[in-house]
Amino acid sequence: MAKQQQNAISPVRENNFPEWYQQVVKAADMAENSEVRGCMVIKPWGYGLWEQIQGQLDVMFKETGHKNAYFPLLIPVSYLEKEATHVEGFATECAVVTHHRLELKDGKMVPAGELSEPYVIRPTSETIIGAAFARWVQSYRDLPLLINQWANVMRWEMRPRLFLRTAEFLWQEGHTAHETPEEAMEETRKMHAIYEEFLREHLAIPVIPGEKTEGERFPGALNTFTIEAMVQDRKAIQAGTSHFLGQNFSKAANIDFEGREGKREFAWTTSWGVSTRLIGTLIMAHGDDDGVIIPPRVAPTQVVILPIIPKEEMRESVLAACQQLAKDLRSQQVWGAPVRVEVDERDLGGGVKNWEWIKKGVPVRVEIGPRDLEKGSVAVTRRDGGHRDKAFIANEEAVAQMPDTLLSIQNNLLDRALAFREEHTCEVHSAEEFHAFFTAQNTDQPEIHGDLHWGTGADLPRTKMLCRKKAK
RNA sequence: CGGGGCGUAGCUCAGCUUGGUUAGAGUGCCUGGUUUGGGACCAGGAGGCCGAAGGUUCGAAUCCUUUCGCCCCGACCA
Repeated sequence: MAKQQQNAISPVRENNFPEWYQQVVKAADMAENSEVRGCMVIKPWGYGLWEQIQGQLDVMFKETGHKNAYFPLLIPVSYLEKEATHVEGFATECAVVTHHRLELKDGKMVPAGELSEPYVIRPTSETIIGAAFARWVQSYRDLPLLINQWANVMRWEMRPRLFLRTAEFLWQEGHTAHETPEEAMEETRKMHAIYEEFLREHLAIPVIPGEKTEGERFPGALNTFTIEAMVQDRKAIQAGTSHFLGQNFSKAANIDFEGREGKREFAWTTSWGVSTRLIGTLIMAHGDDDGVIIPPRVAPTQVVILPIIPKEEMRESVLAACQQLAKDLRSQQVWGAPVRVEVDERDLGGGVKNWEWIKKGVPVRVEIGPRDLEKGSVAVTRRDGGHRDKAFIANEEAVAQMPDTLLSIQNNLLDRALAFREEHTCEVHSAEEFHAFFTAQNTDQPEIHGDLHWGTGADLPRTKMLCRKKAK
């Protein structure tokens, strides 16, 4: 009997949160660092989660009238130059393509064929999409134009962290053009609300929607709205953004149209996005000292069935029972789709297998062994409960109850996250209160989180602030 | 880009201060058997130009120089 660790992840959250995070990502087999600095390899379990996020958000985008399209990875540098604030904002983190060929020199491949105009690998696509919109929009009848793209982008980050901040990441960027500022602002707010809903209802993460101060605005935007989530080190993380761009980009890209009165007008545009950072946010919001806990609604596999095979001659009958159960479970619906089930038939020790799934955070584990075959029962374990809290219940009952169990886990995760946030949040209403809060509680090392442009103190930022309560 | 830490087996690390047989452990991996409802056991096996390049030396994982990379904190960011 090897010594048993108390927790699957070391260090535990309380001792070293950043290190805990990295260990969890590794233990859950979600992603790894690649040989290219700042870039990650997203492994099947991590990508499966992204596919769920992508698929479910995509439905919400389509329901609100958006259509997907795809724009080029490479952007002419001159495009970025068109919007002054925008250039400034992204200039320091752009990867630049300057050559289109390699030549062999002294056994090394060296760049050759210099481009007359360099390209930037998109850090975001406002400019190149703006150029396309300028071609597509002629009349007010062409508006609104509601486009989304699922893509990778690249921002040369100083300090990458898996999922949270990588040089290359996956995201969606919505870009829309409207006839009036009111319509564009409505769109901006609508998508902001969709993000809030998606995190709450799908990722089980409560967020605080708000508006960024001037210093934190997207480069080139008039207003930037974000959703802010609190994770378990009590820090806030920006989980999604929606921007009202005014006419800044339409003037830069010349997106104009003939209006109802026959006058040429510039369109009003928006952009909005969420990225693979959502995965990191989810891990930090729900994970525990045994690994990830994935909310059932977005889990790539919602139920894993673990065959228990003590004697070789039982293999066939146990596996048959597992496959039958999987089939029965798949006939159940939850959130409008069949329950996602996997049978883990790998010939591994029961404990090892069990712990792998605990670390991955699959919401429900179902064990089936010879004793169950006799009794017609199964052992059901929830990831949000104790690992040995097994419910031995009748087969049919387990099948019938599964949708409710998944819903219950989903609700529990949201409740937990909400309670945690409430416990560690306070609202302040003046600069005085604000400074009192931080300086009083951190006299030795005053800590200030977030953007602190209080001005005279009369105008409060519209974003509520998450105040990190004093440790201990 | 500033401050700190670290590069030795797939992974986690010991060895380095005080150079000296064939470079070690745990875990993982492979084979065979016993196992399997809390991370199992026995036996055998594969796997390393000690991050890279120079230098000092009879001799370098160990000392010196340079370089590349990784991690943490800060600034910046989805």
